[in-house]
Amino acid sequence: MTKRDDLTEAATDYVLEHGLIGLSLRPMAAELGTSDRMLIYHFGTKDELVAAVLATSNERSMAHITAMEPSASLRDAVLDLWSTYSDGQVQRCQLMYVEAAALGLFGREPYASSIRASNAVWMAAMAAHLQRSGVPAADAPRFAALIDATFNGVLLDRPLDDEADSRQIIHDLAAALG
Amino acid sequence: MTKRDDLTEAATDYVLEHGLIGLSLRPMAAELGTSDRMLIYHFGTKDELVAAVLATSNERSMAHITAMEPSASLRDAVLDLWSTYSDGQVQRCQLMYVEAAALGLFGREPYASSIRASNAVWMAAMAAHLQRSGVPAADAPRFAALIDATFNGVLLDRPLDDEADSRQIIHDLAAALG
DNA sequence: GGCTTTCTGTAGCACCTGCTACATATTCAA
DNA sequence: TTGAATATGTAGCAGGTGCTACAGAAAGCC
Repeated sequence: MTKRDDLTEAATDYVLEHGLIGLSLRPMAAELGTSDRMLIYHFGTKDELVAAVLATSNERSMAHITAMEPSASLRDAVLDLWSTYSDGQVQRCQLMYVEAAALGLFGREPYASSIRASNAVWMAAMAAHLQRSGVPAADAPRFAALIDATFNGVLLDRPLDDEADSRQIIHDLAAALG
Repeated sequence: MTKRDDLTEAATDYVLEHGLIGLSLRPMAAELGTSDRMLIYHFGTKDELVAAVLATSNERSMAHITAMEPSASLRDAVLDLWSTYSDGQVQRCQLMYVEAAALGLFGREPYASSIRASNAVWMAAMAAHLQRSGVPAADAPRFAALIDATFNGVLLDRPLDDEADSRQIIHDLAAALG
């Protein structure tokens, strides 16, 4: 475990707590017990740091989704996926994904590229879970795309809804699909 | 039409083109043929300017959705709403909404408040269209919430998908609901 | 005309941004 | 023990940020 790896983990924790938009090296470095100087030394560039953080966050949430037990039906799969997705740790990672996606909307780098990479594996993992849960292989990717879009949309309005609203939306989606 | 109103319209156009995240007064003022000095003079604060821009953008997209003809069914309503939503001008407004929502994820102002206001009227308008299209009044708000979440989620990954992917998701949603 | 109110240009402040130059410490290999 | 590579502290640069102080122009009102 190199020093850079340690810093990446710590930086990821910091960003998950404070948000990605408007991230600044000096305050983060101070909380990590270092200096901006050292962050640049280890990562070369803020963009590389951000890319590393995004990759780490993605690995963390991937670990949760790949560890899921198969669900009993498509309907249950939606609800189970939402359980995983909206669980504390994973949800923070997804919040970071949403922020990165917003930053990438106009093509900003390194956000756009990182998002592209994350999304590919994430969607594949969701589709795999659907397939494990009995969804035909031909339908799994399409349903995964729909479910993922809805999940992200719900998260985007998270400060607006109370949790009951979110659950209602997910429930309706599950009912419509199942 | 006061000078401030003119500036608000022009600023809205600028933000719709250049994005909200990372917006800076000086470059915008230059393109509007003014100075940061004058923007602050007319709006008092960058935050007030942003709030005005967000309100204007919201009015513009609202105009489109309230002008829609009723759809023939829930299924058609989803597709028609998506047509409106993904049309050039409205889509840019919704992109701005997504950026503002991302900025508001951690409670930043004035984004969080603006989003709250926009979302309320927008959801009501969607629900109203569903109702006009024959959806029972009891179901309209719930479906509107689901549809809105999915639309926003699709937009969030817009740089990833080609348009065919987006259409597939919307089509699947329409099929599931209808 | 004078006078007040609305507007606008110039300059600059204080602070923050990512990043760097330079010198120093620490570590480890020969 | 020497020498090279790795790591780190101090200070600072150049450029950006929102915002302001001050002075002057323009425009309406009496």
